[in-house]
Amino acid sequence: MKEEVNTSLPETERNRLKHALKCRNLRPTRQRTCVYGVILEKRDHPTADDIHLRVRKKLPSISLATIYNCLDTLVECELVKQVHLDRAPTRFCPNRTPHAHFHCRDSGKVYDVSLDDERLSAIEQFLPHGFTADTIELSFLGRGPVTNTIS
Amino acid sequence: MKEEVNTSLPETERNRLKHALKCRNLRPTRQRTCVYGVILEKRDHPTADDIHLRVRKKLPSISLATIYNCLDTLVECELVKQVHLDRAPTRFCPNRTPHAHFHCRDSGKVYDVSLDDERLSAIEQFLPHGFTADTIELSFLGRGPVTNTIS
DNA sequence: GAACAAAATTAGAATAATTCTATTTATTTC
DNA sequence: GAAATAAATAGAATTATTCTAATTTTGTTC
Ligand SMILES: [Mn+2]
Ligand SMILES: [Mn+2]
Ligand SMILES: [Zn+2]
Ligand SMILES: [Zn+2]
Repeated sequence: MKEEVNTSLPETERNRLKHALKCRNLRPTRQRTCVYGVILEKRDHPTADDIHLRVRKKLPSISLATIYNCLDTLVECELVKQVHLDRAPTRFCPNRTPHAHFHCRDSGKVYDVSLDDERLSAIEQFLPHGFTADTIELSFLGRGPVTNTIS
Repeated sequence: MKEEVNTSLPETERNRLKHALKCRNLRPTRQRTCVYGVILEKRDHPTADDIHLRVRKKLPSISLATIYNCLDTLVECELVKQVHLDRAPTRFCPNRTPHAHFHCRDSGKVYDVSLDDERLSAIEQFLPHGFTADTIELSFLGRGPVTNTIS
């Protein structure tokens, strides 16, 4: 199949993807490009299943297993992060800057909480001698700001 | 059934369990007592399945669903914490003091990293105005101290 | 630039983690 | 101490994730 599908991924991000994949001897397939595009488009920390539903609008025959494969590749390329909250399915996030997550009990929404270098190194200090971490996952569970909903 | 089964739960912990359950109008059943005992006995952050295997030595007919029910009750009573790492099954921890987790890539072991009040409130400061968290989950992924293994 | 080999990608089927619901067991009330 | 009510239980079902065999793509040789 050689047909071109518009996966509507902006130039910068398309190049970022191509480069990251090339570094690892992997190819920018339509599926990977489309999955990355969808994650960038609506940054609501979707699950693999959410992403599947969205990608199917562009690539109707793609399977959920392929979504997982693409996501794993994007995580490996450090373009996407995984977010593990409760016993719920894993969520995915394209924010590559260091950040924590806030999960609102009321709305279910997940917010990014930025972590500058100072905060990040403060956290690293918590580790006892001999331990080195390459990944830090910090998440909050609570109530977000009150929104003006009708009672 | 009225037979007594030795669930070997020390007096202090048995009382803590009884009290926490009573506060919520719940009962210290043999199953709950045994699950709590097993979690306290070997603090290696076991999964529900690990706990099932251990509890079955005392209560051979207990089902995994009951293990989950008991664990959920213990979590509700704040006697046990859940630990969510990677896409792996949830682990359970009886350490009630504030702490983070370190997950070693090499050994797979999970260590507790203590968080004093100072550290804890430093983390809380990360939240923007309007957000309040009742639960903070912090986990590190990396390499633990080198152990003297052969080769 | 076709034929082949090797590598990479894909998706249906299988597995494993968790939850649901109907049943059983325990407690409270009369 | 029966009936009513509440709680606990476990087999069956669901859902999240992974596996494996098949397909597709790419690189090499002639
Ligand atoms: Mn999880
Ligand atoms: Mn899971
Ligand atoms: Zn995020
Ligand atoms: Zn712990």
